[in-house]
Amino acid sequence: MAIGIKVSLNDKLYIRDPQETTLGQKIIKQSILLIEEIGFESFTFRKLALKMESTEASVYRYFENKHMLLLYLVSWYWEWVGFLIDMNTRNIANPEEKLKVIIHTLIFAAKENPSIEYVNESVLHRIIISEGSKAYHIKTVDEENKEGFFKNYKDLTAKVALVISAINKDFPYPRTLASNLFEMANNHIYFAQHLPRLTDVKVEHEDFSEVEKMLEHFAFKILKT
Amino acid sequence: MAIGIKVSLNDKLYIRDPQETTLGQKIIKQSILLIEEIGFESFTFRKLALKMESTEASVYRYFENKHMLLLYLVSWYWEWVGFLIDMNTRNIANPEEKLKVIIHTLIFAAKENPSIEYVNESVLHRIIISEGSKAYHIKTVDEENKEGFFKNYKDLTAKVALVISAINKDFPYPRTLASNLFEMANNHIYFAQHLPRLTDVKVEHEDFSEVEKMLEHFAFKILKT
DNA sequence: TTAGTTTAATAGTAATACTATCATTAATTA
DNA sequence: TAATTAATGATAGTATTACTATTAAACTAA
Repeated sequence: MAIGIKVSLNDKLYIRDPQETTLGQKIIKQSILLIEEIGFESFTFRKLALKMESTEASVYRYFENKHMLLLYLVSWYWEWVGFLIDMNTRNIANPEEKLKVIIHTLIFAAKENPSIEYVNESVLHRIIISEGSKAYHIKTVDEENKEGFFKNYKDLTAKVALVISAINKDFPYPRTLASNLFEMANNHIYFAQHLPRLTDVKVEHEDFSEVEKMLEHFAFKILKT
Repeated sequence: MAIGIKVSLNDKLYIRDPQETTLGQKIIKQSILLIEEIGFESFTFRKLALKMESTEASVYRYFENKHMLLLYLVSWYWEWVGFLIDMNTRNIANPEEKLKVIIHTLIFAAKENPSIEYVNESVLHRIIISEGSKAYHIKTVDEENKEGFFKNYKDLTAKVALVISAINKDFPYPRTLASNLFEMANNHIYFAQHLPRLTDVKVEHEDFSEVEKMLEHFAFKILKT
């Protein structure tokens, strides 16, 4: 990822690279807003085109279908979080400290300085929370995995798993804990906002600090030797 | 839940109670098979009717739409797991032992003696694993929550949270841990089968014992005083 | 036996998920 | 500068989806 310029993503995610043209950037920008507004199920390329003042056919020149667009957004998000984690943990030697920064970044990614004009990171974060898991809960997951569509997420998991193993080299489930931290981060924000009886944390006015505290508690308790 | 007879579910989930008629039971039975076969996105009432040798209109007399049918199946599943947990933990006083049985039940629910002829619990389990989270990741989650559509899941979480608190009364996140155990159980079976780099457990030929071991490790490590 | 209920059969509509064609405009190159 | 190519817009069209409505047949309960 070259900041301010271009996030590098699997080029099979799209038909034409949306980052390279004004129309492509408009598709990214407006689809984020529209998915957040009406939800992924109701979202269609026709409605997107209408909102963008373009045409359905033009959108189809960039993405095969709305599922590929979601995959693109999800990949973009995790690539960006990975980039932020690299930035924020640079020069931190202590792995405990590193994991804390990772958790903080995970939760507050959307509040970091926005890097790219046509991506509203804060809204994108909300989409990842509520629609993100639909990207891989699909019948074609195996073929898509073979194409490398989930590479960003898996690489990020591996990266965090390394830090976890550095904290406790005998811990038998580093990847499990890593991916679980990602899932919990998003799930418990969602639960706090919509199904509060499924969690103990509170989220008010986009204040996720209780979620951060909870994740730290879980992670460090589990890694205690 | 009265075994062999009828699972009691929120009656707003359906238009007509599918458990009460042969056609209704056929809808449940065949929809489980068809969703597993083609995935929830491709599943339509038309295809279901075709498979059942009935008509689209008849299916619509039982369920408003396919989302409500999924909600019904998910509720049925969690109600059934809750019932099994009650059965299996009866007469166990020790809360640690209880939690172990809960974890075991969670993972191996589908292997228990099937209770109802028209529900293939094993296939239903696979649907819950791959499609279950779509039941609550929807734009209308708040209204549906108000209608009580997620009550089974929330009640089950509360039930397990009680056991967790009995093990360690100072643990600040009993509900979080409970719901996380449910989510992890399903997620890591799915990961092991489709995205193995996101987990450390292996699942081969429907043998979930590594997942069980992993959940026990997580739960008891976290609850250690 | 008849009245009421349930299902099947059929038809129809608006929206979705695309694909195709062609004209216009913008950008590139000869 | 003209010629070529590429990107977009405009329009149209198709198969499928997600329903709703109507009527007739079958079955069921009083």
